[in-house]
Amino acid sequence: MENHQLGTEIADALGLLLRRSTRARLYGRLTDGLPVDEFGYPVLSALARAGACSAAELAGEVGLDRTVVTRRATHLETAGLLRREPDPADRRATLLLLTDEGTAVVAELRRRLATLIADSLHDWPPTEAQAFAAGLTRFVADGPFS
Amino acid sequence: MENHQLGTEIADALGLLLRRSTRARLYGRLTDGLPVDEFGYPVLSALARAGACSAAELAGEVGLDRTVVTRRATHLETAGLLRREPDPADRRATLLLLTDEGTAVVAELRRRLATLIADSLHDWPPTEAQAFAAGLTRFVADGPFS
DNA sequence: CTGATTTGCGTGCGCTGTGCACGCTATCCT
DNA sequence: AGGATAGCGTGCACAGCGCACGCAAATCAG
Repeated sequence: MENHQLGTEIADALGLLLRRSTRARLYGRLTDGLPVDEFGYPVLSALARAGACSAAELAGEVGLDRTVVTRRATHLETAGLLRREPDPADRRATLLLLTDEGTAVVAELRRRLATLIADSLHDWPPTEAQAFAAGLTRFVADGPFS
Repeated sequence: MENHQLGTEIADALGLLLRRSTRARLYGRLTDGLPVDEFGYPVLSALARAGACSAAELAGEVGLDRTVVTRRATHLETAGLLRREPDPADRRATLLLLTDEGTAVVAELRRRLATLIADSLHDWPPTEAQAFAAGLTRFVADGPFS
């Protein structure tokens, strides 16, 4: 079973990726100088992907507790990156949506990350890089991450 | 600049990998039924790679504070997975080393992870899987993770 | 139509992991 | 020898996290 050996190789690489410090360092670099920290980033990014929605929906998206998203949203609201708005269809619900500045910050964050990654792929043969990107996407999609 | 688009694609995949919940869930599955939790696992695994060494060295390896490793090591020591031993060469230093059970647990953990990954690669064309493993290793090595 | 139940949201509270500062012991340098 | 340095472990404060509670609005039962 040579796949098992591949599993070991991938496991080593994943070990580094999953470190807290790795995530903290990466997010720290990305958010440097921007009015958002490593904790607000995932919420902001998820909101950009999902569009206007409730904190509970965002919680499922980010993989955190509902109340945590609420607190982070409040923080981001104070920073002026998102705003709350009563749901016109359901007056007990509160919609979270990006402000213009929030949209700009998300765009900048995504640009920085994409650039960072593209730079590290700079010396790769184009076909190899493309294959890796596709492979990673596939691996994450149906990998051991339910 | 098409690399930039690749960067965006990879960024999306990384976003999921870097989630706290992803790591917690994966480590939870791996350590299920074993006398080690998601916090002890990195320390145990690093100790297996590095061999007998001090907590400070392990801290650099894992990317945590020295005192945190000390506490986790104490926890693992209570569980019987590692033991402390005064460094014969330097009597103020304390060596951390795996017990037999600790070695067995690490082996089981690595086996589980490798199996998990290998399973998710089951349907992949062999060459594609191999290319992905190599790509991931390379990407992690000289990627944006200093 | 009215009262009870459910749903969604925000906040108070306790828990836990983390890092810093401190004290102690052993080693190294002068 | 004696002061400076290095290595460990622990007390402490801080912050993120999830649970439980209370309130407002909507839905359901009768």
